[in-house]
Amino acid sequence: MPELPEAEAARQRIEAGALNRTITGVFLGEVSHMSLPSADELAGFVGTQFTRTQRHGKYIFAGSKDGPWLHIHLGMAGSLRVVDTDETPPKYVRLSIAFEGGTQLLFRDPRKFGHIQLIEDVEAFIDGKGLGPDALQIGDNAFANRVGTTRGAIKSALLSQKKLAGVGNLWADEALYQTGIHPEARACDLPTGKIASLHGTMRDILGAVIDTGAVYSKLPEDWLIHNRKVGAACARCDGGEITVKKVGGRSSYHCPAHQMRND
DNA sequence: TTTACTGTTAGGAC
DNA sequence: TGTCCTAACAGTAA
Repeated sequence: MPELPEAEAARQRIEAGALNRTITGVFLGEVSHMSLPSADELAGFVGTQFTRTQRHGKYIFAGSKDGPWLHIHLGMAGSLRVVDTDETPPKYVRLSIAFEGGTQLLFRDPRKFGHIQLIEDVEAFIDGKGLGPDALQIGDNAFANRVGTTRGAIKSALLSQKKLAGVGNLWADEALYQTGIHPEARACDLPTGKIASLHGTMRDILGAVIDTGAVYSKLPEDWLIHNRKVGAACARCDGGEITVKKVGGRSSYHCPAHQMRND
């Protein structure tokens, strides 16, 4: 369920279990219709080590010291794990990278929306994609200028990776829910104080999810994530009921009782 | 059997 | 030119 916190948790797993270990083999699974490097290209990593990682928004990078970077995007359903080589692999593993010492990094992606690419330069890649600042790094002014000035729905602004990188449907809904803003509210009409508190809430949410390793059951009970279905009782106000509405083409779960519109 | 889904992107409308 | 919306991508689960 990959947005920024899931990507960051995955990056940390690479950092903890796959860094500075010699790569002994790279294996592709069933990858029809997927955008991945060829087996020959990936074979270039054998004998080398990943020595550093980076993340920008939902984009993960693992690099060898002087060689190319492996860029991984988890798509809609991808995940990364480090497991022992003798462990039975789960279904839908698209790429596995084996390391000296008996561990391997697995890229699992049932829906095949993820992709992997070899790149030379992370900054150039981010520029080329036109990604905005990382949602955890963006400053108050930049957030206000990029998100708070949008003429469309605030929900759509949060989802735009060009305005800020890393927020997806799930955590956009959570941030608006906890800040008390209706997903359809026009961003540029929101008071500056509301934009500032949205920024703070969003940062807190992303940080808290990362702290759990993106294990949702460890998140506080009054978060929307635990009541994300139509008709559920709102945990933040008396008598509120969760409803869903398409905003910018995405299902937007919210509580109309405490999430205010501004038009 | 039908429908929806947490992401990205190309193409079209305004 | 900029901004926004929709459809499409592939596979699974409800």
